[in-house]
Amino acid sequence: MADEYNPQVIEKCLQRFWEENRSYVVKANNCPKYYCLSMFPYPSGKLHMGHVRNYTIGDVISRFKRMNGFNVLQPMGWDAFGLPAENAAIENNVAPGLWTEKNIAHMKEQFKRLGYSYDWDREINTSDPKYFKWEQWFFTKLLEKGLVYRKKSEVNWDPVDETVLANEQVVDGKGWRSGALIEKRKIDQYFLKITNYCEDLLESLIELENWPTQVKLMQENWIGKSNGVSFEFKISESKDYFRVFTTRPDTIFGATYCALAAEHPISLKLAKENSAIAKFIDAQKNLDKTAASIAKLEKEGIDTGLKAIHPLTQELLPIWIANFILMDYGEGAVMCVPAHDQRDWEFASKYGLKITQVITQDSIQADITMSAFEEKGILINSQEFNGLNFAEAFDAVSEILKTNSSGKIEINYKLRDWGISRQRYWGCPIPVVHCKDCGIVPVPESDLPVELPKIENISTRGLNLNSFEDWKKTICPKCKMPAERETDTFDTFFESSWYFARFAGPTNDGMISEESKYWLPVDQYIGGIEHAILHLLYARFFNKLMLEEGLIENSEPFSKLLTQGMVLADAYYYLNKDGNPVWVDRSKILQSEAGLVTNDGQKVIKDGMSKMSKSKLNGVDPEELIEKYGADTIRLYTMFAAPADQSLEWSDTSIEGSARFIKRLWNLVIPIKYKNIQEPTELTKNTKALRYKIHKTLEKVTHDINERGSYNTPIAAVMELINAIPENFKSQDVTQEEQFVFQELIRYVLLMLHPFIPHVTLELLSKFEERNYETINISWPELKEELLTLDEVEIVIQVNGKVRGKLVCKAGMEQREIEPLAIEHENVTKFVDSKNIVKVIYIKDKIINLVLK
RNA sequence: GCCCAGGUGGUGGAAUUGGUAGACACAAGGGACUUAAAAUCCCUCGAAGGCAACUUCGUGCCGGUUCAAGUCCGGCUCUGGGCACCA
Repeated sequence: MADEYNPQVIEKCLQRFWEENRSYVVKANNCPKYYCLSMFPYPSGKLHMGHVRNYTIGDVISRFKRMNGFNVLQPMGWDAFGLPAENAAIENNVAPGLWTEKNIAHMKEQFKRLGYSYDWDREINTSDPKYFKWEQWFFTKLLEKGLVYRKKSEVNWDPVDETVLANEQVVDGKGWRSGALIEKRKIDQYFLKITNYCEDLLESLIELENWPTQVKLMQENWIGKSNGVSFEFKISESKDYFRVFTTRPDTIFGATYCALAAEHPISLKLAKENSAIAKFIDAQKNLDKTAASIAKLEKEGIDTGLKAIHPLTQELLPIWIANFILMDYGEGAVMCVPAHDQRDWEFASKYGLKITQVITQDSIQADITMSAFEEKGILINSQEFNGLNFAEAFDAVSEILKTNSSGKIEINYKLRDWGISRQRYWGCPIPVVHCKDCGIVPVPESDLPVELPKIENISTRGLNLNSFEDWKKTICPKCKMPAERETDTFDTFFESSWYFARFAGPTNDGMISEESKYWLPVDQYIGGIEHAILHLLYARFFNKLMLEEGLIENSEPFSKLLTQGMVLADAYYYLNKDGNPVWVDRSKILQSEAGLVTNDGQKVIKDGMSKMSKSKLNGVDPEELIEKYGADTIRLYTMFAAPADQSLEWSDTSIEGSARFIKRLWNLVIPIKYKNIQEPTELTKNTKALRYKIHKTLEKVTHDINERGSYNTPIAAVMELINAIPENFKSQDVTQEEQFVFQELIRYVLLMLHPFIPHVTLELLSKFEERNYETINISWPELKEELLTLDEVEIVIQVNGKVRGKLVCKAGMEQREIEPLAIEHENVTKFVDSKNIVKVIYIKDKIINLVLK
């Protein structure tokens, strides 16, 4: 009975061994380093499958690199500030800090039970003043450098709860808790000048050879560089003018109207005199300003009655105010060319504005009565510019605009400055003091960190620092007169923008220690694809700021990136009295005769696959799976079920297969003992073929992990290798030579699987070799190149591209040798008369294709 | 709406550079062992015809390039992620 597979016992045993030996605590040394980092989690309470997937990938890579002789740093910590802690505080009347601490303790326990090889000595908790002190310090540096400014910016204001809401907390324009109609308020907020770094962030994307192209593309499009011209439109019968920006000056003769943003100064001025315009602008105010909803908005506008003078034709163009023009991008005003811009076309069609075609192309028929023709082409209806192409027209038109309309060639970026202020309690306080006389004064280093006030009463109104009157009162660091603290906290992306550097060099004497220069940059970063833009862009930006400050030496933070796909699961909800969806935990759903219902009988509707999330309650609890199968099974399953970079649609059923595989492996290895048999000088055909397969598998597994970032295929390859073990090997009747190959196979299998299922493989190696854990050699097995060639190969015979037969012959044959054999093949002769062959294509040792007339 | 992915058997997936589609698993069905069940082991498993050898069709849809297309090109469609205060 002692030899039965019992994951609970062996996993606990090994985890204790690793902890007592401090196996994964690392220091800088002379070995080649490898810094493997998985995005740290928000401590929401317990791990979900998305975490398990993310962290198992990281652990597989870390263990693999360790086996290959690298000094591997794999740290872990907690992105501890955030909204859920405040929600929990309100719901359960518990301080956000305590709630977070409890979650961290529980999740850390779960991490250990999964057997992840972390250096816990470097653990980071972003809500710890020892951590955020340095980000406050760094902020004051940025303030001194002029990289921070204040600007009025809109927030969602809940008038009932008297609090600012995050976009996520606004559902259909109403507060999620109060149900009150949300107002837009403009308040002073801090911004970081990330736009100063547009070009830098864009250019260094090229350095990132080991980033997925899709992520680089997304970032490139997000930064959104475009070349264009900005110029003035004079308003007829007025001294006023406005500037527009366009990337298509070649279409200027097609401009038939202009459009202004609702917040454009001219719009606001007109609103004072014209009640219809005032009403229109007012109606835009409380609209949802997210990019997605603006894009989906029904295009609406109002004619101002003003006319703009076309700078080239002197024609008078109507000026409209339109809801799809953004004040933040370009000049907040545009020239509209409905024939060649779909958005302008739709607006013009709706309001009966003129549409003039000025671009044409030989190859594509443009029908501007159906939609805009957005391709570039040759100019028509454009006076002396007729016949020019895009590039020629761009230069010619902008040259004229330069002289007659204050035109400027401009580069525009879609990227906007990073708004870092949050009106929240559970965040890092912005280290600034407001003084009547001195204005905004940064808190000096000696007074840092600015800690959060201890919380006493939790109001259901939401939390923010503004209500802590005593805490707010302070002394101005400059003039020593009474002053007030800033009550905004940082966006939580602030903490996660530099933690990777802190892991590499934790210290109490500064932001990052010298040790970081050994570890940085991160060699492998792993995290969800949902972070492809924001987090990764902010971290890259921060890295550049830290580089300028002389804190680090590397220009990019993450050399290699793996964006793991999401773990999706079915989400379920029921409709409450008001017809709003209420999400239901999957574990609380029963199958009844009437379909799916909740515990208390509510009829449940299936929403389909979506991201596992707290809000939709569609997470799967890994802890239950650990109890049932052990950590190795879950690790194996999450790695085997889908390619790491693609989404994994969760299903409860197929994990059984992984459990069974490990059990089979156990039962295979336990009866045999390592006997240290010498390598025979000559092998028979069958054992030679098996040895070929062992080393071919090793080659594939190494390549897949190292080069391809593919973790499901190595597992399949090892399974195949195990399936190839001849039946007689497991009996007593085995030759010396067979024993040698068998013991090699077992060793290689266990070592190749070790990164994936570390507990059971180490236990089996220790039993197999009769050694204790300390003395087992777990170096990555040696690849013997000389075993990777075959004497015989199988060649596929095709006729007109269709498989008609196969030939086994010696490797390396030439076309003239193989061709007659192929034609004479029993099944091929039915299709081929040698006179009919017009062409033969031969790929050596692989395929021969006979092409017929 | 815009940007980025993905779509292959009943299911998850494999096919790495254009060269044998369905590896490896899950589920299902059949069998062995057992008094019985569980566990384990063995067999079958894209569709149609033959019921063997083999043939035809088949990788979301329509079209193209090629001796050869899941893979490349053009056009669609559906699903997922992101869209700046969820992290």
